[in-house]
Amino acid sequence: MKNIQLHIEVNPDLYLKNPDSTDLGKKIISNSVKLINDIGFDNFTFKKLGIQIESPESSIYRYFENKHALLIYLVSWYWSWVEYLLVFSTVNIDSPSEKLNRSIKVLTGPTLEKYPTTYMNEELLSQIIITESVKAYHTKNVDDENKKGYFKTYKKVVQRVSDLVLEVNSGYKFPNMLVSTVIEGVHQQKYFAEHLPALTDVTKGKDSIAKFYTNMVNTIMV
Amino acid sequence: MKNIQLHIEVNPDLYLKNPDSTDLGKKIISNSVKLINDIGFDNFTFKKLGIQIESPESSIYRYFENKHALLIYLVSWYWSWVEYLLVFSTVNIDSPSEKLNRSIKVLTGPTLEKYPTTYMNEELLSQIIITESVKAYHTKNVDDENKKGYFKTYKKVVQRVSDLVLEVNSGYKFPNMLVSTVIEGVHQQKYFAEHLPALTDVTKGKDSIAKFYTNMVNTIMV
DNA sequence: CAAATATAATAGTATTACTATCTGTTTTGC
DNA sequence: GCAAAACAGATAGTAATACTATTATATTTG
Repeated sequence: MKNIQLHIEVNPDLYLKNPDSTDLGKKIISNSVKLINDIGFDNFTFKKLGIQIESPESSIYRYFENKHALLIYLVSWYWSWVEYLLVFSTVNIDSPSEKLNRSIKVLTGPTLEKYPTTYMNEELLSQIIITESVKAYHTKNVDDENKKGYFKTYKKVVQRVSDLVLEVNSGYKFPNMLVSTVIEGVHQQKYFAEHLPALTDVTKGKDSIAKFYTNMVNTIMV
Repeated sequence: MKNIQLHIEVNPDLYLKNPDSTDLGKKIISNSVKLINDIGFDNFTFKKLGIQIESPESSIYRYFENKHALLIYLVSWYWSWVEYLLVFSTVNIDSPSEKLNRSIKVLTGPTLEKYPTTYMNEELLSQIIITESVKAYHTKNVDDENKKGYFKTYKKVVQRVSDLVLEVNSGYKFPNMLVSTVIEGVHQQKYFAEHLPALTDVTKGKDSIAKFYTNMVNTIMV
C-alpha cells in the first residue's frame, strides 16, 4: 500500500485560517453548505452567511479571502472525501477489473456513507458539487489557481481511476478523458434529470445514469 | 423535408428589443462577444461594454434585461447556428448512419464555416460557449427559464441528433444521454486541454477529443 | 411635417465585495 | 497566575456593480 490518504486534506493556500481549527470555522463551513444550497452560489454572500451564523462578515473574511476561495475549498474537500471512499471500496481487492468496477460504482452511484465529521453534510455538499462546482474552475484565473494546486484533489481522483483503467487495459489511449467524462457526465446528467430532462433519459428508470456510464466504461475499454 | 430552419432564430423573450434590428444592437452583440472573451463573463459588465462601444449602459439595458439574458441570447444563437450546420451537413444524405457520422463530426470537430452575418464572430462565440455556457443554466432560475423556452435551441440540437441515433438503432435506450454527453464532453475536454490538462489526454494528438467521442458513439450504440 | 422611435446624457439607489480599526474575551506559554 | 498572543465582535467606510429614472435630442416613418 502506497500513498494512501485516510483523512480529508485540502490545500492550506485555500484558506487564510483553517476552518477546521475553530468553532467559528466549522460553523462557517456547515452553514455555507446549507446557505449555498438554499439560495445558490451566485446569490450567496458573506454578509448573508454572517447573518445566518450571527457573526459579522469581517470575521468570515479572516477564514477565506472571498466566496470563490470558499467554493474551491468545498470542492476540494469533496474530492478528498471521494478519494477516501475510493480507497475504502477497493482496499484488499486484488483484481484490477474488480477494483475498477467498484470505483466506477463509487463515482456513479448515490453514496450514503459519511466521513466521521460532525459539521459536514455530505449530501448537501454533493448537491453543491452537481450544481455549482463548474463555477470553481470556469474563471479567468483557472491557470493561476491550477498552478497553486487548488484542483489537486480532483486531479488525484481522476489519476487514481485512470491508473486502474490502465491496469485493466494498458493499451488504452485515453484513460484520463474516459474518467473525467464519466465523472463530469454523471454530475451533468443528474443536473439535467432535475432541471432539463429533455437532455437526458430519466424516464428509463432511476439508475439509468449509473447504467449508462458503467456500460460506457465497459464497452469503450475493450 | 420537414421542420428545417434556415436562419438563426432566438426566443424573443430573451431580449427587450431585437439586437438584430438596429446598428446599436449589432454593436452590442459583436462587442459583447469580444469583451466576454477578453475579460471573462464574471468580470463583464454593461458599464464596461458601454465604454467599449461608446454608448451609455442605459442604452444597453434597453436591449437586454441584464447580462445573464445576454449570455443566454448568445448561447441560444450558438445552438441555432449549430442546428443550421447540422442541417446543411446532412441534407441530401440518405443513409441514417452516414447522417449520424456527419452530425457527430459537426459536434466534435472544429467548424470554420460562417453564418452569413457580418457582426457575429463565430470563432469567438464558440470559445465563449466552451468557457461560459455552463453559467447560462447553472442558476437558481433554470426551471423558470426553461419553462419560458430559453434553452429550446439547445434541446432541439440534442433532439435532432438523438433522432438519428434512434434511426440507426431503434432499440437504443439512452439516446439523449449519449448525445448530451458527447456535446458537453467535447466542450469540457477542450476546456480541460487548455486549462487542466491533467484531466484529459492532449499529448495523444490534437484530434484525440474528436477521436474519443466518435469512437464512443460507434462502440456504445452497437 | 408631426408623431413615433431611438439614442445620449446624467443622476441616483441598493447591494456587493471588500478593508480597516478598535474593543473586548479567551487561550497559551512561561 | 499573569502577560502576550490569538480570536471574535462591532462598527465604519469605500469602490464597484447592477440596476432605474428622467430629460433632452436626433432620426425615421406614415
